[in-house]
Amino acid sequence: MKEVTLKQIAENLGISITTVSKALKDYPDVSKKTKTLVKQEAKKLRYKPNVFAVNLRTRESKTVGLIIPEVVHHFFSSVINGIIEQAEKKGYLVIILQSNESYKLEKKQVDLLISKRVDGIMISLANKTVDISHLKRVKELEVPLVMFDKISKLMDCSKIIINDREAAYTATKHLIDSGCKRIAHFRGALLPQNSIDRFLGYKKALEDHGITYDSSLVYICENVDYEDGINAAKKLLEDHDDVDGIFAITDLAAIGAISVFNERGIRVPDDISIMGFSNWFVSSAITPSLSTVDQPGYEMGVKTFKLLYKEMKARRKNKEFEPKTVELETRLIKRNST
Amino acid sequence: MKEVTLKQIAENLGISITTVSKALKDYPDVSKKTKTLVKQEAKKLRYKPNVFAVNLRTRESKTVGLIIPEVVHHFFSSVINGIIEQAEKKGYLVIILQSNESYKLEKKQVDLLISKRVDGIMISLANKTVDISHLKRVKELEVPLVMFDKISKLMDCSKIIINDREAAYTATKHLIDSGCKRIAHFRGALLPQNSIDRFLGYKKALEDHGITYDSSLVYICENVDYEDGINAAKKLLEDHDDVDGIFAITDLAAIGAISVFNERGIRVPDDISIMGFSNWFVSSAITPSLSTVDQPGYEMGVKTFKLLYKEMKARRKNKEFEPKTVELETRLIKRNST
DNA sequence: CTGAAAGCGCTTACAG
DNA sequence: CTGAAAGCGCTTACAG
Repeated sequence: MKEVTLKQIAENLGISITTVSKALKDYPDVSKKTKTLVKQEAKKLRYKPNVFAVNLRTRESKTVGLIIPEVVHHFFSSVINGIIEQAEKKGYLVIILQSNESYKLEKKQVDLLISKRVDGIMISLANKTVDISHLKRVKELEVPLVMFDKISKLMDCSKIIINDREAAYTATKHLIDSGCKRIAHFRGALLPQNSIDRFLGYKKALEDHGITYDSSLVYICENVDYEDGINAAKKLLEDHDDVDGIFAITDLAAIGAISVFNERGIRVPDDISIMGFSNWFVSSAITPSLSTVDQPGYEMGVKTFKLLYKEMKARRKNKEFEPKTVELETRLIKRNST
Repeated sequence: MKEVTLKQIAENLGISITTVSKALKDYPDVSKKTKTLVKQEAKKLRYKPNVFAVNLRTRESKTVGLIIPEVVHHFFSSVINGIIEQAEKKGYLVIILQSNESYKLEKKQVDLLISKRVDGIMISLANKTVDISHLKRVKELEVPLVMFDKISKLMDCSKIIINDREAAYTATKHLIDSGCKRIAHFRGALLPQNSIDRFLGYKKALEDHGITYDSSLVYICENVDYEDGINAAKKLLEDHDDVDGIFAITDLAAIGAISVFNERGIRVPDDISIMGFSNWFVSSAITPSLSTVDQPGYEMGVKTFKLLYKEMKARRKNKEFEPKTVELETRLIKRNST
C-alpha cells in the first residue's frame, strides 16, 4: 500500500505542498475554500502525517518515558494506570521500562529513553540505586523529569510523594492505641528513602508513647514481598514470644506474616495485631482482612504526569520551570487484623 | 546544550558527513585509520544519532505497541514482563496501551499505534470487542501483528494461546474426581473466546462424566473480578443449596467466592470445593489456598514478542510470513480448596 | 492568499 | 577509499 503524503494531496489538487500543509493545520492565511478542499482530499485518501518527519522537524516525539522498579506490582500498576490515562488525554504515548530494582539497568533505561528523545521522563527509583549521576545527566540535557514515590532527596527536580514517615507513625500509633506493647517492624532494604522514612515513623511513634525502641524487633524484608513476610514472621516467632503487634512495610509482607500465623494457629488480632501498608485490594479479601495505610497509586500517577506536562510545556516555550514537590494524603484503614 | 551531529564531527575532522556516517556504521569501504579517528571524536563529543532522522530515513521506529485490557492485573503484568524483557534484548521499546475492556478505546489505540508508526503490534482483545475491522486494517497496512490470550478466531495472524477448553475440562474433571456432583460455573462475559472456551470445557467435562448440565448453575461474571465472585457466590447461595463444587473462570472470582463462604461459615472444601484459573500468587496465600490452573503469563509474553520479531524481520526483508499459532501448556495445581 | 526554498539530521546510490 | 548529492516527509520564514 502506497503511503499518502502531503505531496500526493498537493499533486491531486494541483496546488503546492506548502499550502496543503498549512491548510491542514488551519493556518489563518489560507482561504476557506482551499482548506475545505484540502481537508476533503486528505480524508478521502486517509492521509496520516508521517510522525517521523514531524518529529524531526518539531524536535518533539510526543512520547514520554516511565521507569519503575516492577510492573507486576499492584501499587505501580495503579500508578501506570493514572499516568497512561493522563498522557493519552494530552496526546502523549508512554514508554514503560522496568529496572527490576537494579541500578545498572536503571541507568541503561535512562540512556535508552534519552536516545529515543522522549519529551520527558518519570521515574521511581530502584531499591539498589546508589547514586543519581544518571538523573543529573537528564537534567543537563534539559529533559523534563519527575520522580515519584521512590525518590532521592538529593535530586533537584519535581517530586510526587506521600509522607511516609507520618503515615508510618499513624500506623504504629494505631497498633499502640489498640493495646499493643511489643511491636515489631518488618522494614524494607536500607537504601530506599521510603523504607527509611517508614522505619523512622515507626520508631518515633514508639518513643512518643513511652515504648522503648528495641532494634532486635526490626526485621529486614529485602524485597518487601510475600516470601519476605513469611520468612520474617517465622524468624520473629523463633526470636520473640512476647510480640503482640507488627507493622509491616507492605501489605504483601503483612499477608505473608498472616499466612504463617494462620497456619500455626496463632490468632490475629487476638494474639498478635498486624498492620500493612498500601491498601492493595487483596488486603480486604484475606482472612482476617488487613488493616493498612491507603497509598493513592492512581492519584500519584495522575499528578506525576500532570506535573511533567507542565514542565514540558515550559520547556517548549523556553520558560524557566521551578521544580515542585507534591505530597499526597494517605489514610489509615482499620480492618480485622488489628 | 548544543546537539552533536554528524556534521559537527565532520567539521572537526575536516572530512565529509558521508564518511563520518559510514565510519560509525563500520562500512567496509572506509579506511581503518578514518574509522578510528571518527569513532574517537564521536565518543569525545558523546555523539548520539538523532533517532528522529534515523527513523525518517530507515522507515523504522524500533518501537512496538502492546494493547491489553488492563495493566492492573496479575496475568497481564506477567505478560508485559516477558514482552518487555525480550523486546529490550532486541533493541525494541514497548509502548503499552490499555483498552479498559472497551471496544471503542481499543480501536483508538490501534490507530494511535499506527500513526506512531510502530514496527509491530501485540494485542489481547477487550471483552467488549465485537468486530475486528480495526485489526484488518493493521494487516492491510502490513504492520506485523500478534494476538495473545484473548484472541479472535476470525483474524488471520499469529496467535499465542493456551488451550482454554482443555484446561477448563481438566479443572472441572478435578472437581468431579474429588467427589463433586453438583458443580456450578462462574463464567466470563459472553463474547470473549476464552470465556466461551472455558465454559465449553466445563460443560464437556460434566457430560463426559454422567453429570447433567444445568444452565441455572452457570453465573456470569462480567468483569471476572473479586467483586463479581462475591456477587455470584451470594446469588448461588440463594438459588441452590445443593451445590458442592464451583469452577470459577479466574482466581479473582474464586477468591471472592471463598471470602463469602468464609464469612458465612461454609467450609471449603468440606461443604463446597472451589477451583480457580490463572495461578495468581495470591491463590497460595489465602485460606484455604486455592486450587487452580497455572496460566503461563511470562512465557506467553516471551513467545509473543519472539513471534512478532520474526514477522518484523520478514517484513523488513520483504519476505512472506506465514502466521503461526502457538499453544502453551497449562498445569493443574491442587491446593486446599478442593 | 499562494508557493518556492531551505532545512531538520541522517543514509546510501553513485561517481571519481 | 572519499565525498557530492539526492532524498526521507514535513514545517515555516520569506517573497510575491
